[in-house]
Amino acid sequence: MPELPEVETTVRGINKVMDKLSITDVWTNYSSEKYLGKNCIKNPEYFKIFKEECTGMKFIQARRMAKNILIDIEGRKTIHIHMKMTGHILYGQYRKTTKSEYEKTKELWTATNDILLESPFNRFIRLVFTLSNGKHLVLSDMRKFAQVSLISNQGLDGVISLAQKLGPEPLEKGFTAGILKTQLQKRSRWMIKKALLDQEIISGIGNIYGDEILWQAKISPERMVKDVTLKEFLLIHKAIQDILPKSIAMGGDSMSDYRNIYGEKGKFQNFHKAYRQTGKLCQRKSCAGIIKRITIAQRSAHFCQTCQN
DNA sequence: TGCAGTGTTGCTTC
DNA sequence: CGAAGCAACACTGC
Repeated sequence: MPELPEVETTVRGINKVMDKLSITDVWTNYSSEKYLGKNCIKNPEYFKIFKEECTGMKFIQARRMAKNILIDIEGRKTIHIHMKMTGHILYGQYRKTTKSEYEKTKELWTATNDILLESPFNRFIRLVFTLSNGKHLVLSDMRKFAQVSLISNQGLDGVISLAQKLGPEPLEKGFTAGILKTQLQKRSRWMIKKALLDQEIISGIGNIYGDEILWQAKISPERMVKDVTLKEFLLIHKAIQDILPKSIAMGGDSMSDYRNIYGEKGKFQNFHKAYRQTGKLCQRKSCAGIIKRITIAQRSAHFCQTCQN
């Protein structure tokens, strides 16, 4: 479930390995009737165009916008990837494999650079870019929710229309507590947890970081935004500034499927205070509370009923 | 065995 | 218009 720190880690990885390389081929096994007529590579007609436009193009740079990966290539084009739930990008060496070899090494699909592309059991690799150094950049995506498309007129049109639907970037310099307050108050009658996850309000926060931020700020996820005090907006702002960079420094959160481009896990999942800690003792000093799990807007929310009010 | 849970986003329904 | 719920999909765990 890549959120801001996971997407940021991925983008940094892509920039590291893709420097000076070109895309020499593109392959996919995504295909869905549900996506016919949409600008998504799951539509085979669209993929044909996508492949033509990418092939032979030099990599320029990768960027992160909220939870989106943007890969600028030659020809004023930008590859747009949203990893949704289980998507992650891997970089490595393609090699063919047999069933028996796969059985011996099946852990490798996320554990090493060896990408077991042609095994009938490796059902998770959906998209492969062959690169000019003979290696590959691939998208692994168990649940097939990820979306990939091509944006024309790099930096204009499409990218701008994407950006217009997104709230401010919480790690950019201009993101003050005042801006956080103004943004959140656009959803004044919502519970704070729901508002924090709204990408139009703030970019990049998902369920894990939403719970962790509210735990640090000592605010209940059920609190209405209109009842959050100025002091508390400052605490939320501080928690965002602490937690997101801390997770980036740990290489992101691999509680679920997320891996970096080398297939390695991040470490943030080892430091959760609230997310998926149901039944555990609250880790705050002199708080004897137990972490509870409730449902807010059809999503799980984890918090300490004792110290988060 | 069967079904709820997992979380992102956009679409449909009321 | 806004809130609620579902769909896209596959796997895990109780």
